[in-house]
Amino acid sequence: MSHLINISEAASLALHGLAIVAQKNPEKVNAKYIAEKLNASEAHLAKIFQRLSKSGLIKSFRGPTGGFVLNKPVEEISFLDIYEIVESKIIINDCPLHKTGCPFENCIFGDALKNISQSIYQTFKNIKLSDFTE
Amino acid sequence: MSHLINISEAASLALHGLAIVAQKNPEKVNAKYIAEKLNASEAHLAKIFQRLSKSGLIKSFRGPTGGFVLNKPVEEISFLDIYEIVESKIIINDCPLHKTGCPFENCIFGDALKNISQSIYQTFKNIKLSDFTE
DNA sequence: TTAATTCTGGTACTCAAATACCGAAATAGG
DNA sequence: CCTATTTCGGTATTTGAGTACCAGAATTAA
Repeated sequence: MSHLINISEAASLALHGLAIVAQKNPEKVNAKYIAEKLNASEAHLAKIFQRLSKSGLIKSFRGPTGGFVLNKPVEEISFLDIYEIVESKIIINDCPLHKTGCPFENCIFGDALKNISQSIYQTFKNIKLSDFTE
Repeated sequence: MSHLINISEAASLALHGLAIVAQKNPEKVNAKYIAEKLNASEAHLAKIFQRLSKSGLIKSFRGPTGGFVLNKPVEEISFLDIYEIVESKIIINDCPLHKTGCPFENCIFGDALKNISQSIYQTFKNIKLSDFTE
């Protein structure tokens, strides 16, 4: 079974987790709470939020009453931002044979991959945390 | 680095390899030749063509002068056919959290994933081996 | 200052996909 | 037949993502 679109569970967890943080905004929300809500492993989720925090998308606070809060307005955080942090940089034009001297002068996929990638890119950009705060 | 679209090297090799077979049609083409053309490992490519053969998309012949030939007209073999054989079945609507009781009543991705998937599906369907002959 | 709580960051483990290997079976030609 | 060639199919290895673990640092409250 294969997904056509490449979204790791980590990226999805990040989006869902941040949606919860956005809903509680400006309260702090800790990793344990989010993990429980999402039926996810706390260790795993903590790791993901660590990266989000390091990137500056959220702020973190240690100690009792600690947790995470958004570091930007909800309208300014898109799934694209999250995706790029969690999955590292995005490749837009990506025939897997591009590297190893492909014998076809014109890429066999034509513009198809680039076009789709761009459409995915736009779609991800249009999904914002503000969509979930109602 | 992350690809937005999920195309394994195997699926890409299959398409490129079959394009070569299509160009030589109705000659037989052997794995070694294809692998060399594509700068790919022969062992790997052979494995992929084995699956294509088992699925009936191509016919195989052993022994000296052996090789592979298409088993259908070039217009009737699409990248979607190839993709489905190599990657196994496709998932169209696919939030990775779908399985584990997601707390959001309405999928947080809305229709976005389904729409994109469907567009990828159509694109793959429109890429045909006949695009690479002549 | 003490204890409890929470994030941090490094590391280790797990698992499946991707890839590679190799002996066996089939075929063509001499 | 015999040999070289080529696919077949089972299996082994590699790789990377996903996941788990744990000791350490920061913070709060008592």
